[in-house]
Amino acid sequence: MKRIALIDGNSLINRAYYAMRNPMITKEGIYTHAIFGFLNMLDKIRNDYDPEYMAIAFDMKGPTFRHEEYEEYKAGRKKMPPELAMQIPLMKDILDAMRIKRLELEGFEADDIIGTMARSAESEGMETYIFTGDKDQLQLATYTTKIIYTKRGVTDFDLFDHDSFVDKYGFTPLQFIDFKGLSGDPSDNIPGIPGVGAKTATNLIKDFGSVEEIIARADEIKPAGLQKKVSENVQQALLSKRLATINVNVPLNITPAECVLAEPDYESLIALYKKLEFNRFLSRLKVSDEGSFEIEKTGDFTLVTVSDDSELLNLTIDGECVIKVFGDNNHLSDPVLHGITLLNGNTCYYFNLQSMEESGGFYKWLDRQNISFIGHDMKRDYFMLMSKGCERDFETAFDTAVAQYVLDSGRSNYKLSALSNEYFHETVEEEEDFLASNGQMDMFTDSAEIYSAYGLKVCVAVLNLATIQKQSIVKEDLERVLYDVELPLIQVMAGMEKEGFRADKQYLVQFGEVLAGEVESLSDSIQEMAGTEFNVNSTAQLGEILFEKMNLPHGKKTKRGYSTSAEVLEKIIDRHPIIPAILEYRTLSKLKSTYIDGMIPLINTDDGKIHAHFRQTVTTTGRISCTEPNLQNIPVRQEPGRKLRKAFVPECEECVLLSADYSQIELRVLAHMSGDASLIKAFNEGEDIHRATAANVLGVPEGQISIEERSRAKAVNFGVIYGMSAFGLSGELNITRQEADDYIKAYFARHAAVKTFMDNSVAFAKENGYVTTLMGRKRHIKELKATQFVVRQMGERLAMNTPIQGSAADIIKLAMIRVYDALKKQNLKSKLILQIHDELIVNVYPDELEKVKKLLAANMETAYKLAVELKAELNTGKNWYELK
DNA sequence: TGGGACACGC
DNA sequence: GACGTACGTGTCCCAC
Repeated sequence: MKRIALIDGNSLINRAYYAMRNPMITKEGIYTHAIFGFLNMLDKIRNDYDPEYMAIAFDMKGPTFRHEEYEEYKAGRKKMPPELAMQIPLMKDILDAMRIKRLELEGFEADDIIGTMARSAESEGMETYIFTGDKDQLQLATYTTKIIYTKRGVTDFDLFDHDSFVDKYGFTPLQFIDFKGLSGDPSDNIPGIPGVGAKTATNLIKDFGSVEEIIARADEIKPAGLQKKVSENVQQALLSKRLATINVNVPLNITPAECVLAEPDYESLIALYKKLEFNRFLSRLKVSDEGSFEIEKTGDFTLVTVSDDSELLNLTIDGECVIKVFGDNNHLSDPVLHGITLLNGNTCYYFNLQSMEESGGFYKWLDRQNISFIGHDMKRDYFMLMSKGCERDFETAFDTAVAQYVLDSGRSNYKLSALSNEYFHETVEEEEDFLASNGQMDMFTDSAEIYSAYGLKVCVAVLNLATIQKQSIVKEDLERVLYDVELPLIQVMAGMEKEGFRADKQYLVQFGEVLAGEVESLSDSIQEMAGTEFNVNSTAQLGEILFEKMNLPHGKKTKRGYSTSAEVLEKIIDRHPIIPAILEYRTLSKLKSTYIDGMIPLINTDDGKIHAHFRQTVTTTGRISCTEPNLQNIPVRQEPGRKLRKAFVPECEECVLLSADYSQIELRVLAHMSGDASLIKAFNEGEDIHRATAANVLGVPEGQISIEERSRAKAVNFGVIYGMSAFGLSGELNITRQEADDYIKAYFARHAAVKTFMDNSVAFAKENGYVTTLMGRKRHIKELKATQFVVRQMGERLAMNTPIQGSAADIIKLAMIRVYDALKKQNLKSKLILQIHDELIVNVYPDELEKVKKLLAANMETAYKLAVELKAELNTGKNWYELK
């Protein structure tokens, strides 16, 4: 029997929209989750029912014949949310590309079209399946027409044919319209008979059969009250029944036989999937031409387990290898490694490190192999191998986490499990979950078998992912930033993590004790001054005490109560001695909790160093971030906090720390990218850039610039980088908006090229949806497509700031790679240990100091050729505090 | 558990 | 005319 699937498009896409918990938005800002859910339903329908024919019906916008009869039809129905409405035209484009027949007709609803098609399919002897989330269509169920009614979500549904309908409701599908005639339907605003609900309606139908029969024999209706209700609402009942009746005689100019499924229009479909970022659907198209997303490797691998050092003697591996290292990646003590998978060609090796010699023969063997690596988040693997003594150059052929970051720096999850799901609809367990689910396995007997199978799975997923990502990288013009910056950087960051920063735990503990005393006595005196006991850490309690109980003037800022930020408190610092006490309490307790108590447990118990984690896939602009602990925000501006830096010391007694700061790198990047002549000139003549800016804007010689004028110019220079407005600047400088506005105008008059550059950045971003940096890094800015003014404004600032901040990030990353390579090539013991956005810190061995100074400055200053020179300022010291 | 408020860095 | 400086991490509180 031929089978046709008739689908209620509006109803199912609506269900899909609400079933997806989280919206999906493309880099361009298009909402796609309803389409995504709908396509999944469509897939499921095809898989489960395998129909030969298919048609999808849609409602049209205008009024239908039902509105002509009853103006109030569907009145009061909630408007479709715009995030859903915008997806419907795209959905229709996809159906057209799939060559699935799409049916819509002015004056009729999808119900009527489906009803008409169902009847005519039935008469042609087809087995008919109707897919809908609209109960009304249950009336169409017969012995050969079945209704798949979707309930919540996408997979939960009921199937009705004539008999199962009767079982459930106690009357026939056709009597469903009588049922609605009596009980009405609030969602369509069909009145029915007031006071008659589902129960009464069912009983009446069982007794009489139809609305007409009920009316004709109204005198037989049992409770007198009900009889009255029916008699008084005869016309309304008949109207309701007519409204609920699906019209099965719609003038369609298509027959079921014409709805035969055909090959899709692949070209259009690929274009649409790409636009909507439906990688998973793309990969399933399995077309062999340009858009070749066929999964290359699926099976046929030889698994080889190496469990003894002697087996390494005759083993050589050459070329690209997918790598997966199993271990705890623990930065708090020496890491323990369980095993390592290397997938090379068709052979998948599992090295069972637990059964191999502790002397580390494996690592020496690995150092000798001529391999480049492919993996997912390889910094983790490299860190573990380096910690175990590997000294080789870790050449990275591809990293699927980092590649995804380069493709879209805006996402928050780069896990292999997530990417595999998105790209292939294929589940790969995270290592964490894999370990948890194999928690009780005996590591020495059966671990190898379990690990090797899982390792292969991971490596195959990485390989498949890499195949697709490589094409996207080329198409999106991201080769430079990926292959010249991010991939070579991986081993540099792993090296910094492995090296770590030696910490003086004694010093921290003592400092902590001093702070604890001060914090406690401040807390006591604050509560004494307040005249009540309370938690000084609670901004809610503090606000109430300061601004209500003590009646101090509160700042304007109030969102959820009063703001108690330092900015607000400083304005009333002279009003009461409690205020300076609170400010000092905040400073000291911050130091204690975050930097002392938070830091001490992060000192590695085996080597006494802090091995922070550097993260390469976090920031949207291309900067590196740092956690556990964050060594990029150790206090420096205020003296008490700055003292913390005395706890950070070189690796050995004789060693020193060497730091190099890029001087004004962002302003130099701005000078270069904008080509602004006066900025370039100021930098090339070695002037104080803020003083020069002040002189230029005010039109007076530099010698006459006051401290105040210089500091204003400095604020403007930073403001320009951040895309700041007159309002922001006036707040920053405590001047009026008008003055700030005048200053900005004067600035742009003198730096017209900067103005043009900013305008161009915004225009480019609006046109293309992204901005780029010097190395071709992209940041997609969907904020520019937002409907809210505030968000769009934010988008404009992002468009102005990101090329500058991101290019500066590119440059220091290039410098890091060069410095790392130079140190390695010259066999120096000195190592890069920290990066703080525009600054590098190196642990230097005494006999290498002069060499390293030169090498560091030279490599940083020539990392990228700009229209202005890059300058690195060096400092040395016996601890971090002294690097100033 | 997660968001807000706050404070630290560039 | 809205609203109003980029990018992060960690700690604490408090509502859910």
